[in-house]
Amino acid sequence: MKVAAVVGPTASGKTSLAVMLCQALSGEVVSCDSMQIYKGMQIGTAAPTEEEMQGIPHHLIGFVSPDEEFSVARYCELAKKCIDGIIARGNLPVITGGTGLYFNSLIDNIEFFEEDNNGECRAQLKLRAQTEGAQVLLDELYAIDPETAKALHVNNLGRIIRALEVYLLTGKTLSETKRLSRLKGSELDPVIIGLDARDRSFLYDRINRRVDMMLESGLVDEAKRFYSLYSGKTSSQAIGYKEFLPYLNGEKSLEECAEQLKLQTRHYAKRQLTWFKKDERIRFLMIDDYSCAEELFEEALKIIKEGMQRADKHK
RNA sequence: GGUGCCAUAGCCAAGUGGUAAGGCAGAGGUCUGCAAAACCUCGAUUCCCCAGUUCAAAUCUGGGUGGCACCU
Repeated sequence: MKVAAVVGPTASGKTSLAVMLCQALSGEVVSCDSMQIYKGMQIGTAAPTEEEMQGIPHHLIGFVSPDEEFSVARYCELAKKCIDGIIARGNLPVITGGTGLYFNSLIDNIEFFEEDNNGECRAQLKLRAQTEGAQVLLDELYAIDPETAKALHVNNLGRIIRALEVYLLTGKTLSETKRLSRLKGSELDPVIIGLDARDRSFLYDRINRRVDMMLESGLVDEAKRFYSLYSGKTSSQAIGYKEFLPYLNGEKSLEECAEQLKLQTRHYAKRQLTWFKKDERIRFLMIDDYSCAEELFEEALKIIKEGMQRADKHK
């Protein structure tokens, strides 16, 4: 199945490029963003507005309540359904977003096996970590799954616990589970456009400016509303909300919090780039090489058309 | 013009005779059920400059330069 994709760091211009591509190729956007899925977080997550969507159908945006738990597994399940639907409609799915884990899991068709996980196992492991220390758990993991243990640092407690949990819950080690999860292979044949900047500060400037715009659009009110309704859930990890807590509690000025938000967003963009850069299937376009959005779009369109033809020949 | 204080990485900063802590920023990286999360790695051949004392100087002495404060 032929699909197009636009990935890259936050504020690189994925949204507008994806919409233009959809207009040219009769496409529909399948969002690949772990935070834009939530309702009521439009400003902070920079979810596309009606106006930005330009009438192009967008899927998997703003449909989950922020107090609901969510996961990669669920994302993949939903995204695959969306893609099937779009193809059935004769349109081109354009997977767009910056959540690397979700993206790769979808594109590579990672299989997530049933787990009757009620959280009890994890809670116990957490308790043990507190009383016995992370090193004990890591040593334990070495005994059952050295491959995974070797790659983990003691400080990365969350992952140590998860690896142990997988084994306790399923009887299979995490490394074995990973192998099994790739057995199916992917039926998706993607042409992936990656957005990056030749000059990192070019991207960072865009981020800083976008945060200022978010503030003008009422981000603080959105954050206030968010915290009056939800707490401690997956959604509260989103950048753009927790940074205003010190301000809402009267501990810091709005300016200081805004600076912090910019900084966190820059760090996030860097992590996103680290994730995408290693994927050799991605065709990167440097946004600072183009003088306008149309120019960038033309180049991306060319690459996708070429990629589509190549995909045809394979069949 | 005089007196005092200060000068260490892009920024903040410890060190006051024994061979340059730490934090922030920045860069690079890891990633399979919370991922906008979590985690890892990396910056001074040298402490404003010059001379001196000493086995040894960012540390002591003298001079210079720059900044700050006060006085005139």
